[in-house]
Amino acid sequence: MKERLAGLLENSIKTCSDKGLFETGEIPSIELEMTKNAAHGDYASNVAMILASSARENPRKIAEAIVANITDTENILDKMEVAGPGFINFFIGKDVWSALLEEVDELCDRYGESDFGKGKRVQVEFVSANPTGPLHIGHARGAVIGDVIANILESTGYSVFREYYINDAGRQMDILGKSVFLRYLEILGKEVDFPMECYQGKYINDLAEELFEECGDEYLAKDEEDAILVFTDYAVESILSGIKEDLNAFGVVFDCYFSEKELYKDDGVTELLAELQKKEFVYEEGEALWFKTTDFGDEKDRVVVRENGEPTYFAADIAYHRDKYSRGFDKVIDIWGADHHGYIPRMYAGIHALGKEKDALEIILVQLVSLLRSGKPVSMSTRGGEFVTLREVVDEVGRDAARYNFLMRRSDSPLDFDLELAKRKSNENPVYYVQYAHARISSIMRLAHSRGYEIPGFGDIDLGLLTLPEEIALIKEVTRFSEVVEGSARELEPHRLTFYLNDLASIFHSYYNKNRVISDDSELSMARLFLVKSVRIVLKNALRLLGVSAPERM
RNA sequence: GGGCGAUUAGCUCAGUUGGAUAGAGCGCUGGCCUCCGGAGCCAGAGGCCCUGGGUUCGAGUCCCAGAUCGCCUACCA
Repeated sequence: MKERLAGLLENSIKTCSDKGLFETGEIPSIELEMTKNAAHGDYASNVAMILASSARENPRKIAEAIVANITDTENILDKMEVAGPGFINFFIGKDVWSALLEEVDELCDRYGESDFGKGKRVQVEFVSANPTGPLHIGHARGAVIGDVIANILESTGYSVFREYYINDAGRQMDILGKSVFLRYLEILGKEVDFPMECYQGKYINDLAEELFEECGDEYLAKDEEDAILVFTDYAVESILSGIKEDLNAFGVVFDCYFSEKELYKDDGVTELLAELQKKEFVYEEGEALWFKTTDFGDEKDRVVVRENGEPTYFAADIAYHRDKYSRGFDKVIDIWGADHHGYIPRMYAGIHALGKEKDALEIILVQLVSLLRSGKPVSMSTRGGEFVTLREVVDEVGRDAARYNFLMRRSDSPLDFDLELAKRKSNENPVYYVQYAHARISSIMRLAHSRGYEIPGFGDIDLGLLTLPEEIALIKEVTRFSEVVEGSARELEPHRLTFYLNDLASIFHSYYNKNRVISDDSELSMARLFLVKSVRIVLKNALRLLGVSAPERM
């Protein structure tokens, strides 16, 4: 609908310009919005006011000229008005709205999809938590946001690849192996001094226990360093498979888990350093190798190879992104915890050095989650190994409620997650409100069926019967869906969908309470059944994008 | 000290690229099933959009300064 009106406006502006009614430099991109106020019609455009400044002409006069030169070829307009300082208001014919439902019926499960992304290849990297312990609640938000962004991009015509970067190299891994090894020694009755820097969680003891059961005291006699290597590998593999299981239970599935260790093995880091050197982006100072990130807007230069000859994590990260691009992705999206925001400039410096444009990388920051129980904070300390895991949250509140709750705020806004609230099956919990609308429509369908109605298709109904203001409002909301999906794809903002779902469910519940769908009038019943069926399709499609189920009964 | 982000109803937050009378949920007050699912609906109260300047036809939105809060500020990962 929006595109159609934009087309009409554009043609009219061209006509006006040809007739010399006013000067147009560049024709601005046509801006249209759905109005908040019914008196302003269905859509409004401010294009005349935009043109006014360059044309040095009264905006109302321009608006009049544009309106006069619009040729409504498809006959979709009831009327047009010039209002206020120069808005052009469009009033769409009622039957035009209901005709839009044909597309919903036809496309059904695919309604809302588009080719907005034109097949561009996008990689979304998210979660990427170090395999040093199970995922906790903080990781869960990033997991859902990444997953849903990927879903949205997929449905808007991008080719999407989901990837998890495993930091399985470096000092942390040594500490992990050492932690398990020390606990293992404890099991064997040795007195050990367990340092603060080691991982304190109980899962470390469990891993040590498993190794003991399997190998007994075999590693007691072996060289400690060799033993730790074995323990590290065992721990990483075990923890990682736990992470994968937890993500799976949360509905998050990756196309690839990318290992940092492999990156080194395949000389990715070496090659990167060679490239930086060749392009002269690096210099030596104090035995270390520095990358001139300040050339690209960073506040200070960064070390890529330490004095001891080891590349930094940052070097590996650029090498990783280099690898991503070499795999042919047009665009790379990284989803990071907000505490990493200081890394953004240097990451952009990295991709600039690789010869990539700024828009080849998009970084989404996800703010921290505060876990609450009945309004009171749940204390968490990762160091002390005391935290609520993702698994525990999913087990306690359920996957649907957990996912939905993480999507109710913009990513960069902090979020309170209340376990009791998320569990509650009441109107305080928005996920049920939306799912309830779906279940309710399903229930209506069952009743209709039992009364002998076939569920109608677009061709089976008389559109002229859907004329109540609530019905038009419902149709408008339903047909807005694809614009919402496209908007959230463009801005990478999944929360738009939860807000949209809430609006749609609200309009539906209101309609339901005021009007009967199934009545004595079978023609009217058919028309309304078709309408609510359309609502159900959109609810279901939107929930699917969020990875939340659309139950038929609750 | 420097950098980044935030500040909108009692609380938690939306607010598309600058548009007409600033929204939602919760909470609060009062109503609504003889009837398709009351996990629902309707109505009401509640606002110096942090402050002060600026930009323009027009600012919650953009720019500058200040206040308050949060985060970042390692040859860590």
